[in-house]
Amino acid sequence: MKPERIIFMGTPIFACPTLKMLIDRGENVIAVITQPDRPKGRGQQMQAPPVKELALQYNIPVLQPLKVRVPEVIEEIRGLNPDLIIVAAFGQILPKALLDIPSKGCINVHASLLPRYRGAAPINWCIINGEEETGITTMMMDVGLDTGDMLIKRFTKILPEDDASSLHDRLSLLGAETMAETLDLLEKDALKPEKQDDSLTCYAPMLKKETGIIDWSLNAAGIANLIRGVTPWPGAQTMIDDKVLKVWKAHTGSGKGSPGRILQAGKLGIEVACGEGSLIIEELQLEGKKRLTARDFLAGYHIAEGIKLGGEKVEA
RNA sequence: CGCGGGGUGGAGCAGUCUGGUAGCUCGUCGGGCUCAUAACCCGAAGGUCAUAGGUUCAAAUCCUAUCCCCGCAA
Repeated sequence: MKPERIIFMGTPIFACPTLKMLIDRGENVIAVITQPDRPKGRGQQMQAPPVKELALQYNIPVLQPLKVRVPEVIEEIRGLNPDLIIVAAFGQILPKALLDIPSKGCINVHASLLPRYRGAAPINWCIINGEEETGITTMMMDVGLDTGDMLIKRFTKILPEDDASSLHDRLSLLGAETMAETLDLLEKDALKPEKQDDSLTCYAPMLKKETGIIDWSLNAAGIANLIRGVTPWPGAQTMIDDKVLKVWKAHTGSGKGSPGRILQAGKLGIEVACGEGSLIIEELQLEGKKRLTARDFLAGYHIAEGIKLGGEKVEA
């Protein structure tokens, strides 16, 4: 049976392709629920979530409750009488009272191969941990955090040149496709929910600023993965001459030295010694400055002989 | 009005406090060296110093306003 009344819940850009997919296939999206507008960026300008902007373009009613779990909000949603709720990176936990409202349940699109990488930042942690493959899982939501029964999985390779941004974009589109397939099956009553094996799970918590701080005593490959996994946000950072230096792009090298020491700096990049091997920085950004290639950076910044990166200063 | 840094030849920067000849590392172009080169040597071109006013004999530099970029914070 085709669901008659669908509510979509989602917030960031990741969720937009899925909502667009629903619109394009002509589903009856009766409302979109997203996070409130928040002051963002320099100057604290109020900014609407991307999903809200998309919904407004198609004249879909938008709800922006501060907390979706309060009784008034739940009653309001019940009043809309949805038979299916589709959730993509909404950003709040849905209580049982809400999950029970739609007759066909709540289906979530999650950016990992469950049961691996439950949580808020699966895309980043897959890269940081050096996984070679990830994907999308759709699931019937339950009260746990990404613990619901799995519906469909789709895979994608993590390429050596991927960072969190490129992988995010790819998974965002794959998520929409996977959700479309899930709906196709739902309409044919052909979904086969599969329990997750909790013993295989791991958790992908929201990234913090500190996650991006480079520990030069680790091995070069691990640092390279960290940089890819935290780019573009929160960004990998270290210190140079007591200033914050963000590392945008780097690859591993075979140099040796005391961790953090700059081994050489030339047109090809800035080579830094790690606990094991070395890292060659290709693109970087000094605090208050623009993102630059190593070559441009070196044109204007003179690196003293034998200095080390890293150090005490840490942004709060 | 959240905090802070910045706009100087094509790129990245210094010079601004203490007004007085436009500087550095590159890139580009020409020439040289070399079996050869992304290497080296010699030379050249290229800048309304973000914009608009103001102060001054004189402003990249001091004052006022505006635009744009970036870091933090979210």
